[in-house]
Amino acid sequence: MAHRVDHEQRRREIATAVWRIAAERGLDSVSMREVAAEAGVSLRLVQYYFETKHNLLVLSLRYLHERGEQRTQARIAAQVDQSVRGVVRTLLTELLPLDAERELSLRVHRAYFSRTHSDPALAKVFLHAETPIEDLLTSLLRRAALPPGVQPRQEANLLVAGFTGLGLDVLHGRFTSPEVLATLDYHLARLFQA
Amino acid sequence: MAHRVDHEQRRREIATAVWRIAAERGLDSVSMREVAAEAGVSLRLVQYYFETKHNLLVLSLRYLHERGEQRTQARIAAQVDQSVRGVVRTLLTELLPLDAERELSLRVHRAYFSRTHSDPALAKVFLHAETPIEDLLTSLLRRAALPPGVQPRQEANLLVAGFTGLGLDVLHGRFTSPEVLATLDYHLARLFQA
DNA sequence: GTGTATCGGATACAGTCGTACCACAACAGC
DNA sequence: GCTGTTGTGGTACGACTGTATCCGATACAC
Repeated sequence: MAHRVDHEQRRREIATAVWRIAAERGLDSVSMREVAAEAGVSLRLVQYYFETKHNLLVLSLRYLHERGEQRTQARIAAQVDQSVRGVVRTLLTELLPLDAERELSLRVHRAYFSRTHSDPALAKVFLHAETPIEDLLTSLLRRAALPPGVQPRQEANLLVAGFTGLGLDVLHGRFTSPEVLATLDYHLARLFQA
Repeated sequence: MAHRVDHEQRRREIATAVWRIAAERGLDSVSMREVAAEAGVSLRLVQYYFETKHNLLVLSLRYLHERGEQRTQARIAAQVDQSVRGVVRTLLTELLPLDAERELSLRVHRAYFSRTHSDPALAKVFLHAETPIEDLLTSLLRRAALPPGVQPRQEANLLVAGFTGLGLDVLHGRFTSPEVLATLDYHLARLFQA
């Protein structure tokens, strides 16, 4: 036992336990003891690597965020269709629970969502005051040949907010994935029509 | 003391205390004791009128929901512009924190949001499995003369999800109300163009 | 070999939570 | 007048929380 451990690695493992609990039972069920049990370590260890619960929550969210961004970039880089429309579609489908990983991510974000607004530190990680995704989408749309009168910024704002919400609706069972994908393709067709 | 009291009335008063706490400090701060203090009554009274905390949360949310629906209907009935476009605009602005009441409502909904998914009883009040707003909007849009190719159902789905999210974004400071209203009017113009 | 920083287990502590319980005041019907 | 129901207060209980503390055990530096 007990010598030289990669702290970063250890923290990431424990963070995944936080994700699982948050995704399945909500953030209220994320107690230090529950996390320890889920991660298969002692309570003391969770304290040891994260000092405080607040830190545990903030870091766990940050790790999730990082992984999401890497995943998005990887998916865009890997796809065959590198047209603006193709990239935009991938960007927006990243907001939907189309596989286990994205579903987990979405569930965890949903669990964190409310707490975000009473905890400034979480807010900083969760929703930046800036709008990077909207900005990226806007600049992508500017690059394409869109119908006259279409304003990329306004389209991007609605698309990002809308498909974020629709992703959560899928989680909730209000819509199915195919339905939301149909909505997505409808709006892409409307936007990119000759 | 202790005459015949209108239980319903009493419950609604206490529920507003729940709203205030939830809106300002989040649902985690809504404890029986805090609610009692905020409502200016004893802990025992909160127990007396709601039996259990779960009941308190569910009923408080239900009251808020009712008030929102009444407000929406009243606003639509009262407005001068009874065109489809006018009604649609009012319907969507109801999702934005444009005055104190709608802001309170939105803040409370935000506070409840996460809990909704670990508590089926709350989910039932919060987000019906059905999509009544989307349905209403869809039938409104069908009634209007829209450009060829426009599908009312798909437009409604994105608009409702989108402006729900944008309303929360305003709360969070990611957008301002005028910005979101500009986005709304842009999309209305796009939809209702001759 | 030994000292020591690092790692980890068990447990204690003070606080808060939802709920249950007990007592009593004020009215109702008789 | 009395009796039972309704409304209200105070308080106690057991469970859980985050955090702090005490104390072993390891493995490398010297």
